[in-house]
Amino acid sequence: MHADKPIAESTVRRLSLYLRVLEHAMERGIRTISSEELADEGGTTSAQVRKDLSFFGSFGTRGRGYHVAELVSELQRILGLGREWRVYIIGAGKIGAALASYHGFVQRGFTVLGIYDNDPRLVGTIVDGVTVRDFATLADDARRESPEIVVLAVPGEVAQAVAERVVAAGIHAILNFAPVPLHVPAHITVRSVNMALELEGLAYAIVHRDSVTPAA
Amino acid sequence: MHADKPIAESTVRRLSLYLRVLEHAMERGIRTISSEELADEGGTTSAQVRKDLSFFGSFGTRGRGYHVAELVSELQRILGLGREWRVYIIGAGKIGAALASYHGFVQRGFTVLGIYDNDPRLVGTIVDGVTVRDFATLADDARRESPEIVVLAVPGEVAQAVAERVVAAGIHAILNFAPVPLHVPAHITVRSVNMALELEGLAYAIVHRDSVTPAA
DNA sequence: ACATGTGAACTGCTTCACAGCG
DNA sequence: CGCTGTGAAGCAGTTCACATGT
Repeated sequence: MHADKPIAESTVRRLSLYLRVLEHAMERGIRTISSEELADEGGTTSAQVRKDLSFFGSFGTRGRGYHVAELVSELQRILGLGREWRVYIIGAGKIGAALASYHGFVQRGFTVLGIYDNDPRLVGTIVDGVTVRDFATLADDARRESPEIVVLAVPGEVAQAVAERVVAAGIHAILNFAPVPLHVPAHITVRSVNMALELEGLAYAIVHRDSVTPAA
Repeated sequence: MHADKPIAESTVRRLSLYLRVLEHAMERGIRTISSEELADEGGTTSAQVRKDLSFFGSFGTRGRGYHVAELVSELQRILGLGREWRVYIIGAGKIGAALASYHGFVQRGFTVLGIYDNDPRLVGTIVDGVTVRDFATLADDARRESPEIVVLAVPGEVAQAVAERVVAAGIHAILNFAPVPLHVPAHITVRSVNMALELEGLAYAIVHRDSVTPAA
């Protein structure tokens, strides 16, 4: 039944979404929820919810549904959200600064230890309580603080070069906001958020109305 | 062969990526490119590139590859990037402001006509050359300016309510940065960017090292 | 009676492999 | 001879449907 076998990225994404819905339900005092209700809120189907959860165990009660608080803590455990994650943000521009103060990050246990930039005018300034550090000190700082994750918020032209410095500094996970695909060794995990690309997807959908396969 | 038949969202995403790679190649004076080279740069396979393009026509020359400039203009046409797209940004917080000045948007023909907020202290201020408008005027403004796309950069708690106002204002495409799935009528196109969710995906990948199906 | 958990069927994206053409 | 374009095969993710448990 449950397993540590390869789980689809889409499944993990939905688990995060379920967690959010469940936390919201918990705040409103709801104690029990069915796969049907969870699916409606999360924009998927009940069968999908049950299948997603079944990869990790059986958390429900037949005839009754899921106990909200219990499922919340199971999902937190599965997603690795019980602990603190140390994060560096690279790039103190508009996007980097916005991310530094993004509430959704802090809330989930992601602590921003430092923001890096190579612009001497920015180094030393304080962005949302975090001092901007000189990018040149990245490797040294990383040796000392061993962050698990880097958020890349730099221009596309330098993203690949910066990513290589990050990998060289011994960091194994990158959340990439630059609009280019990163080329990294296989043991490095990269997830990319490409905002321009999503906008272009909308443009395509508008132009080709009712010829795209839908998605949330 | 080519068709206006339903194209997978993943395909459209890759087309945007190919376009970016091709533009970069063009800047460097490269006139011809093979599906193999395009794939390497774009983080996919040559067969995938050829298949993606084949849905829309045959743009290459056997034995030679693709003419870069020609393929660029074909992709621009396919993606609907030949024209101007009128965009409203809703939410003048950190993320909304960062998006307003995001170069990647302007570059592709996305013009930000207005930024909306309901905080009276922000209304009237200027963010990157665009005046912050009162959210209450959205419907009136939309009737006059008929924007095609709205970028939602508001807190999750109000995202659904705001989305409904947007739909009521007659706008049919939403790029959602709020961390909740939006519930909208079927004829409205929504694409979501959920940054917290991507970070959580990284956390999961780290915890379960070598048990996730990889992706770029 | 009701809702979960899951093998089996299905759908659709990706990869293969090669014929076709320059 | 090289590289595209594309049916066919393979594979992964989703949906179905029902046996199982409360």
